[in-house]
Amino acid sequence: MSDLLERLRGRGWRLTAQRRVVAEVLDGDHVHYTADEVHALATERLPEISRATVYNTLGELVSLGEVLEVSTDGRAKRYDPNAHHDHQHLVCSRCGTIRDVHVQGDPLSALPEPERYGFDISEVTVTYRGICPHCSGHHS
Amino acid sequence: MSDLLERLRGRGWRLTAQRRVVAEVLDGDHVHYTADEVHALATERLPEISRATVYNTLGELVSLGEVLEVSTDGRAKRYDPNAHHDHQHLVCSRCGTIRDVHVQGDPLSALPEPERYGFDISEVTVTYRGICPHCSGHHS
DNA sequence: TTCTTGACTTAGACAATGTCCAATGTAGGA
DNA sequence: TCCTACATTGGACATTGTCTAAGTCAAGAA
Repeated sequence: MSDLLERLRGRGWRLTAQRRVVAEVLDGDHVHYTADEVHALATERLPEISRATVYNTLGELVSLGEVLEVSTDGRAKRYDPNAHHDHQHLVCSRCGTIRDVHVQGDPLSALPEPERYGFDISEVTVTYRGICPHCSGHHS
Repeated sequence: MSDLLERLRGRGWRLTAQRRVVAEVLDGDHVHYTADEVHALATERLPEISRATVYNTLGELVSLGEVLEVSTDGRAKRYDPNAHHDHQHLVCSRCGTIRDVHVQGDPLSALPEPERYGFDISEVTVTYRGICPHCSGHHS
């Protein structure tokens, strides 16, 4: 994903300091941050960046297919930079962290034709929920 | 689900007019309402019911396992009264409506042991997304 | 290099959804 | 019927996200 900025410029993106910083934050650790977390990390590098710009930039990256938007609970959406590899998610019900996982087979094939009700299906997401080893090691 | 109120009373629920109305709204149509929609429908039958009570009651029904909480997008959560039959969801990306669907096989078996990272997995949700026949019939 | 311009950013108001609390009301047992 | 622990209420507050008007700047043109 290191050539992300090049790809974006090729698509007519105007390259600003703000966009570069947001892209770098996502490109760094391979974690699933919320918009607010991205904003906090971006602020460390570019103190005057605004919330609105972070939201705008994340939205653009999602539209361009460079980043996935994940909403596992009813809380803040998280942004997944691993958009170019097909994968699903494993979520800890206690601490909320997310891991990418890879399933066998195509989940779409598990839905029989009569169960599709005439929908034109374009996407399937599978989310596994449980307690992560770190949380289960703790009491309470 | 008509004996829902009986089951709840058996579990020590104090039966109030407000709780009865919320349960009846969910019990009626087999749709997936948001909390606000439940509140609107409950208000038709019991005008003085408050938002807080609707939220409380929905939360209790979820804790008791009588209703499922579904958050497909980053918007309002929806409440699914069909908690006693295993099923998955088919969501229209345009209008947001949800249909219950039944898949073949157990989605959990598609996740190999090494991909579980020591999690104690308790739940799998599969969500199919696409355009429903009604929306695809419309322009724009 | 400098100029120009339309795209980008900003701050803050606003919107949608959900949570919390102190005061008041009431279901159900004694 | 009376008590009281539990439930409800209204409204303040919190979180997350969206919108807009005004100012700023990247990148191509000259």
